Amino acid sequence: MTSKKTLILEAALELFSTKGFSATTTRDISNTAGVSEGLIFRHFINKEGLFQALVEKNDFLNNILFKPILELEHPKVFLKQVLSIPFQLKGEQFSLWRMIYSQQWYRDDFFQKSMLPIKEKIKKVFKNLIHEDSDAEAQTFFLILDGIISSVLMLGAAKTFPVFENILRKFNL
Amino acid sequence: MTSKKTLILEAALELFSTKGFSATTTRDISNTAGVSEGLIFRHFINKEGLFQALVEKNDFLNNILFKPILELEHPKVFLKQVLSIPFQLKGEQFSLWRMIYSQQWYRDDFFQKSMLPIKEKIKKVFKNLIHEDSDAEAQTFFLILDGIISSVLMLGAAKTFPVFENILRKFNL
DNA sequence: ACTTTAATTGAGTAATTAATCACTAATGAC
DNA sequence: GTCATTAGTGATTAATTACTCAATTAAAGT
Repeated sequence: MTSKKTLILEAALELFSTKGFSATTTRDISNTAGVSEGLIFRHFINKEGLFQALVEKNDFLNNILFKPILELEHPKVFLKQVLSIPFQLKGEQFSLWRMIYSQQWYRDDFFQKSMLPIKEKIKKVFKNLIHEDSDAEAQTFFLILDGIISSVLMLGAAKTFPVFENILRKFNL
Repeated sequence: MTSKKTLILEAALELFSTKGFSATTTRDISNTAGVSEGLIFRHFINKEGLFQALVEKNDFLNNILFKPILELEHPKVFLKQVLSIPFQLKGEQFSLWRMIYSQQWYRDDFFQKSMLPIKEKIKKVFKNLIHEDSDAEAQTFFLILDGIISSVLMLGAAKTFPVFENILRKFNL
C-alpha cells in the first residue's frame, strides 16, 4: 500500500466518522489528506468504493479482535469479555466502528457482518447457561451490548465506563 | 398552518428520517410534497430551518407524551412507564425520533433537550429507591433506555418487544 | 368591489459536487 | 538502461446543490 493511499484512507475515516458519509465531500478528503482529488478515484473508483475499503478494513481488524474472545470456553468469561469490547476500541478501530454504526441508520444491507459470529455464540452460550426463555435473555444481552456500543462511540469510553461493572452484575457475570 | 406547509413538513420528515439530513435534497422534498421548491424557502428560510421546525414539533409532541409520565408518584411505576416509551412511538413521532437520533452522531449541541426532564427524574428516583451507588444505577438505566430506543427506531418495535419484560425484571420493576 | 397581504410558482444562479481525462513522475522487471 | 506499469496531478466536466427572485394567484380585510 502506497503512502498516499493510506493518507486518503485516514482522511476519509476521520471525516466519515465525524461529519458522516454524505456530508463529507471528496475534495474535503483530498484536502485533508494533502493529495490531489483525482487520486481518490484512481485508487477507489468512487466515493462508495472508498467507504467499502474502510468497511473491509474494519472486518479485518474485527476478526483479530474477536478471535481470542470467540475461543473462550467459559461462558461467563466469554460474555464478560464481549461486554468489554466497546471499551477496548481505540484510535482507528474506534473511528471505524463509529463510521459504521452511524451509517447503519441508512444502510439496511450490512448490520455488522463481522459481528455475526459474536451474536451467534451469545445465543449458544445463553442456551447452555440458563434454561427458561434463553432466547429472550440472549436478545436482551445483545440489545444492551448494542446500546453500550452506541453510547461509547457517541460519548467516549470514559463517560460510560461506570456502567460496565453495573451491567455485569445484572447478568450475574 | 397552510396545507402546503404541512405537506413540506411531512415530506421532509419522511426523507430526513430514512435517508438522513445531508443525503436529502430540497428538490427531493419538494417533489415528494408535490410543491414548488421555492416554497420551502419562503416558509422555512433554509434547509436547516426546516430541520429545526421538525425538532420543535418533536419537542411539542414530547411534552405531551412525557407530561403524564413525569407526574407519576410511584417510582417503580414511573421507571416502567419510561422504559415503555420507545414502544409507544407511532407514525409521525416515531419518524421524528428516528430523524433526531440518527442525527445525534453529528450534532453535539442537542442531545434531546426535551429528554432532560425524564433523565433528571430518573436520577432522583434511583436516589430514593436504592442507596448504594444510585448514580451508577441511574446512568445504567438511562444507557439501556437509550439502547432500547436506538434499537426500536432502527429495527421497529415488534422485533424488540420481547426484550422489554426481560429488562423490567433486571431492574426489579 | 377594491386593496393589501400572503401563498405559490418556476425559471434562474452561483457554487459545489462526484467523477473524468490527458498528462507527467515514479517504480519495478528484465 | 529500457520499457511497461503504476502512482499522482490538476484542470475540466456535466450534473446537482441550496437558494433567489420576479411574476402570478389566492385570501383576507374593509
